[in-house]
This record gives sequence, C-alpha cells and structure tokens, in this order.
Amino acid sequence: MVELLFFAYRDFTAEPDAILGQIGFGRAHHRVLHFVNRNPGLRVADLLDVLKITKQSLARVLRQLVSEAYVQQTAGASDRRERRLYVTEKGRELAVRLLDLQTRRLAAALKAAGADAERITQTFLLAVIAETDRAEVKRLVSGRRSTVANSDGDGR
Amino acid sequence: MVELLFFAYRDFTAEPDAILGQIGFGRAHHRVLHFVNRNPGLRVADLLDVLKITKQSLARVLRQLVSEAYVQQTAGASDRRERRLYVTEKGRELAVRLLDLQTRRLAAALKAAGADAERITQTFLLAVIAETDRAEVKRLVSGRRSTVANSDGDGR
DNA sequence: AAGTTACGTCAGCCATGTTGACATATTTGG
DNA sequence: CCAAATATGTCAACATGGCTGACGTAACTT
Repeated sequence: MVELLFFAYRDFTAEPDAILGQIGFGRAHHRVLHFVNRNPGLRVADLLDVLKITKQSLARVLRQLVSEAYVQQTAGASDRRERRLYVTEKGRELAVRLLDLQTRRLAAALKAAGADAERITQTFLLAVIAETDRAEVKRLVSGRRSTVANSDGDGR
Repeated sequence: MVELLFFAYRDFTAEPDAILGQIGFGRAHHRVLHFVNRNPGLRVADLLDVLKITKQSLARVLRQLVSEAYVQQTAGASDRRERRLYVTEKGRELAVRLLDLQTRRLAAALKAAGADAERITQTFLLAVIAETDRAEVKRLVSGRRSTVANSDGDGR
C-alpha cells in the first residue's frame, strides 16, 4: 500500500510534469497555477498556508508566472496591501489542460475501482491528511470559499 | 480529488521526512532504504528501474547509506559484477520505524473509510499507475519476488 | 581477444526547497 | 496622528536531489 501510493503519485504527476517541462516550468508552478485557478482572488498569504513553503520559494515561481502572463495580481479592494491573484486566460488554459490530464486519470481509476470508489477513496484520502489540516482542505476543495474566494470581501 | 491526493501525499511523507531530517537524510534515502528493505538482494539496476532516476542520483544517496552502515553490498553469487543490496540491522530498524509511521497512518485512514476500503483503494491506486508499470509494481508489492528477492539466483 | 554489461565516478547544471535580514506600503490601535 | 503590526517583496547564501555527458574498471560472454 505504501508503495502503491508512491507509484500512483509519481505517475499522477508525470504527464503534467512533461508538459510543464516543455515550457520551462516545473511542478512548483503547477501547484501555484492550480490553486489560483481554483480559488480566484487568493492572496499570497493564503497560498503560503496551503502550499506550506516559504515566501521566498513562492516568490520565485510566482514572479515567473506573472511575468509570463499566466497569473495576474491586483491590489485588494478593502486592503490595498494584499495582492489578489487571478489566472489570465492563458493561465486558465494551461491550468485546465493539466487538470484535465489528472482528472481523466483519476476518473478512469475510480471507474476501475467500482461503484462506491469515489466516496470511499475520498474518505480515505481525507483521513490520510493530518487532522489539523482537514478543515482547511475541506474548505479549499468543496467550497471555493469564503476566506479567499470572494474577491471583494475582507477575508480573514 | 486532485487536491486531496496532493495533500494526502504531502502529509503521508511528512513524518518520515522529519525523522530523516534529524539524521541528515532526505526522502531520497528513504526510498532507497525502503525498497532495499522490502526486496533484499536488490541490484543497483533494479533500483534504477523502480525509482526511475539516474545512476548518478542514486549513487549519491546509496553511497551515504552504505558509508553510514544502513545498507550493505555484496557481490552477486553467479555474477560478481552485481552489487546485491541488503539493509543492515541498523538499516532495518530505521526502515521499520519509518514504515510503521506510514502504515499506521494508512491503516487508520482505511478504517475511517469503511469495510471494503482496502480492496477498493488498492484497486484505485493501482489503476492510477501507468499501465506499463503495473505488472512491475504488482510483482514488487505482492511478490517480494523472483528477479530480485532471491539472493543467490541469477535474476533476469 | 573483443565486445558487452554492471557499476562507479568526476564535473557541472538546474529546480525548488531552506534561513536570515531588511525594505516598503498600508492598515490599525492607542 | 503616530507607532506598531501586517502583507508583501527582495537580496544573499545554502542544501537536496534531480539531470547530462564523459570516462574508467571489473567481470561476463561470444
């Protein structure tokens, strides 16, 4: 089981990695693009929370994503220190393309695993996640939510 | 689902990573130690196959594992060019300790996901793995097998 | 004896993580 | 209103673990 998870994760990321490589990006760019795409108006601090990396690491990839026009920043409406992040059309296209590959793979695997596979696998994966993060993840995943999703709210 | 897999994998590796960090090792060492522990007598070439990294990358971590006496090498019985790899007692202890953390986490998650969760999750994960690798993975996981497991056979 | 195989190694590059220190703009609280 | 806290950016330096290319040696095979 331990090994299965290792191999599964490796192959789960392989196709996107290959595409990203062609345009000079890596997995780190993918993660940022993905979460910004899924949660428009995300702030830098939110992203740091989600990815659990340092702002210096994030800055490096974010700078590239912005300078190559995959991601766009605008100052927060109610707090102008914030940089709310949004994907551009170009960014959305890439995000969707990569997400599609992964979604298809997972969908096929769920199909192979039978009728209740989706519910069961979801429960399983959520239970693998550290307890302290589960609430946050639930919000992030199912909600497209509050703290972050509404571009004009004050968040926090 | 895509996100769940990301977070699950991150947390799945977090505890081992923390322990490894304390002794100056990283995830790469873990992977090598793990597969050698599970498949005693593994050859370097087998490991390259499984991990899909270059021999230079492998050499770096393997050298450390050997020099710090976690892994031991002996020339192959029927082909003395081969280096058959085995964990030492020290290596086994570390491998077991790390494996235990991960196994417990997965076991708890399976329990949370219900009765058939194990079978279903296994099927799911296997289906996520690239078709071309599935046979290899199956051998590796369930077998503790032929090509590799018997320390005196000629393999291949 | 020649070629192939299994493995090791040197050298250097790249991506992505880290820490620590400091700058700047903006908001907030006393 | 000013001082402190906050959100973000940035410079510098470093570690890990991938990569390529080139070359060496021992052992097996033909």
